[in-house]
Amino acid sequence: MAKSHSNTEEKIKEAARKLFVEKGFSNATTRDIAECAETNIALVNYYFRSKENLFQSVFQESFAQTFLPVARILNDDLPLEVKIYKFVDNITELLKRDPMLPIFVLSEMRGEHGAMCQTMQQAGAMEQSAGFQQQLDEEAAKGNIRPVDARQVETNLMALVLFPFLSMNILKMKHQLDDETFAQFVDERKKVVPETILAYLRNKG
Amino acid sequence: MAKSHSNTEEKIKEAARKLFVEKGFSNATTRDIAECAETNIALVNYYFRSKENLFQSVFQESFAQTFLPVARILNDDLPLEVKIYKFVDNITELLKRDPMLPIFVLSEMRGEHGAMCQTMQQAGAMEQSAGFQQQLDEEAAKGNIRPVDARQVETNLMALVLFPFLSMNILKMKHQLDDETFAQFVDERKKVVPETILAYLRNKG
DNA sequence: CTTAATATTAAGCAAACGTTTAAAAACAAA
DNA sequence: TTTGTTTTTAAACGTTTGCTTAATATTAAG
Repeated sequence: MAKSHSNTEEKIKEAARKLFVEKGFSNATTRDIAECAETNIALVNYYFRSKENLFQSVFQESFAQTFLPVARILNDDLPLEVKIYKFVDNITELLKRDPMLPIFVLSEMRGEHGAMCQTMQQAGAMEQSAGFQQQLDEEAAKGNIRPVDARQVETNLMALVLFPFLSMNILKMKHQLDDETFAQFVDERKKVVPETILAYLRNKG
Repeated sequence: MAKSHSNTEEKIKEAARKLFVEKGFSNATTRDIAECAETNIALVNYYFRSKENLFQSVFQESFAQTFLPVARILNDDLPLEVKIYKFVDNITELLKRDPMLPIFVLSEMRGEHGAMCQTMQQAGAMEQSAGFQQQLDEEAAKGNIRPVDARQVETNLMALVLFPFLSMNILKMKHQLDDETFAQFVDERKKVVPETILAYLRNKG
């Protein structure tokens, strides 16, 4: 028997990941992927049974390594302020390496029953935010912050961190940013975003 | 000469708008659009010369009527607090009517030179936020708020309002919301978002 | 009615799509 | 080498894509 993970199979996966994220599921063709992996079309369907199957394979794996670790930070056992700074910093650095990840995920989730739904659910990305809500309740009981809905705070955090990457092209156009100044803009938000979240929490009414 | 805007041409435009927003440019086929408009494929290319041309026509128009009016609110001559509440309220109501607009725009802007770039630029959506920056500077000089970068504040505002719609499907899954409770969640943000923005501005830290 | 412009239709084009086939090449174990 | 399995290739399959053609209706004016 040959080695279970041939070099070709891995090259196809990498090419698929790159092109799916870059152009979306339907705009990345099997021929694109084969060419990018320096093989031919038949091999894509030899190792993976279909384009759909390749898509699932690639991203179930890709997501367990990227989004999930940072998504869990909100349920970690850390002081509130530390947690928020860590969350923002970690996601920001992740996205600076992979800026098209957010627009890719949200694009594929379009149409109610997108291919990513199952993937995300079985990857455990849909955990309730009970732990985070409890921490916010405790802080509110201590009078450190106002009583808040954790879902709203969580939404705010994700929004403030992800949106600059989601709208990267528009931001670059509107404010005439190149890659360097965009990275600068995003780095500034490592302060702006936590301060925004904390200012809201500490503003007692 | 026949009337310049036949009923058929208008039906095609409406069908195209609906399907482009719903499924994106490349996932909405000419046959889809023709069927939805209750005509045939040839007529789509008779009135508009190509699918690309139809796309541009439809959305140049659609955007001048939706996004631009609310985008200009930030440059209106209004007190800061009033302006922010008005901005959030107007965009939120707009998006409750057209929830897929944000994900559509950002999806089509993927790939650096998406079809929307020219459209947005010639629609004037790329105006600099000089007026808003000046207002923030004046308020800071008066000591009402801290000195801030208007681009960051603008980004925060857009992020907090648009993101719930961008991630609508994920939010619904994660928190088990139906259409009604999602609308409720979004309505709560008409208070949460302005309070978040203002808490940051007024926090002189 | 005649005529010419406009609107609509059914049919078909070439190209690109995801996928399959059948044969060749490479490889490992006997 | 022989045998059997795995990997790779070139070619083609049937569909769907955006778009065009050529013929037919419809309309309005002279």
